Amino acid sequence: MTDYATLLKDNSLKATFQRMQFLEKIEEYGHMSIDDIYSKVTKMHPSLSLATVYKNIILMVKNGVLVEVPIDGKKSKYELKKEEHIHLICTECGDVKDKPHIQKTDIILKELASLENFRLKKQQFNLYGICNNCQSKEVS
Amino acid sequence: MTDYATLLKDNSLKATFQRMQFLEKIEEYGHMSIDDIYSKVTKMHPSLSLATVYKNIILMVKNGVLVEVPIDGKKSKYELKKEEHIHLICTECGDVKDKPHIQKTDIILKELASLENFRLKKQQFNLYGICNNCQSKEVS
DNA sequence: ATATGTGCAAAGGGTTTGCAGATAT
DNA sequence: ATATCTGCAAACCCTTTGCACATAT
Repeated sequence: MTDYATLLKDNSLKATFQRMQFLEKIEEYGHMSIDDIYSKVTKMHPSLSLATVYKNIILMVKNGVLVEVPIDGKKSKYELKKEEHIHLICTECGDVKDKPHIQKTDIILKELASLENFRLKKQQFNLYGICNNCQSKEVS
Repeated sequence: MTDYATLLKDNSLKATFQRMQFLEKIEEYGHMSIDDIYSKVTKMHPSLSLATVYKNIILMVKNGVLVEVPIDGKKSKYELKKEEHIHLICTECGDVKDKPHIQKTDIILKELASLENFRLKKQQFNLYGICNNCQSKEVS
């Protein structure tokens, strides 16, 4: 995906410079918080307002362009909407890594939702722990 | 579990009246936000301070008595620490329901973590959707 | 007896809002 | 041409902090 303008228009949003910058950075880094986005985009575009980041991230989540990744005790991060997957969240550095989703689990969960008459909209699989990189930095 | 005093002491916390009230309400309702806890406990104990709720919930999470359940676009809820399970989160009414964890998935995830040399500390399985109760309230 | 915890009120900081000017369609 | 968007600054909370008094061990 590189055509952010089409992505936005397909989701009833105007293709503004700011929005395309946000999407570009989010795709580049994978998962970003509001502050991450602001500090990266503001380098290229110093007049950017934090309020614009807030308004647009919320809007793009609502319109299905982005997905929120809430994280224990920290601020949410955001990613481009894509197929279901698992997050490995490092509690030391905050890094989030995607891994493929488990097919069998997906089937079981859909059955579970169906049994409960729960109209399933979104799955969230998060594994919290310490990433390889942070483990090697530990003092022993 | 009913002996909150022991639970607290086992986790290096003094057994105060307020903490035991918080735990009692959380066990009764299953999952509560800071505000939920404040509004319930304040009925029995009107002089309770919101600051006390904040301080203690954060402390009890840190000491392993409670677990945070972050929820998309809303405030986190908290539950008593217990064995791994799945959350069904209703995006309409905010209700959270527990379901048993999937054993096979657990094994696959532990292998995945091991392959990545990821030191796994906590799993989080959340299903977002509309609960049976809210579906029946929908206007057609 | 002493370390901790509680309540209060103030400070702090993140998020939202309203509006005038700018931009996309 | 017009609906929508952006940036700014102020308003609005939610959350945290410091401190004096109270409580648990």
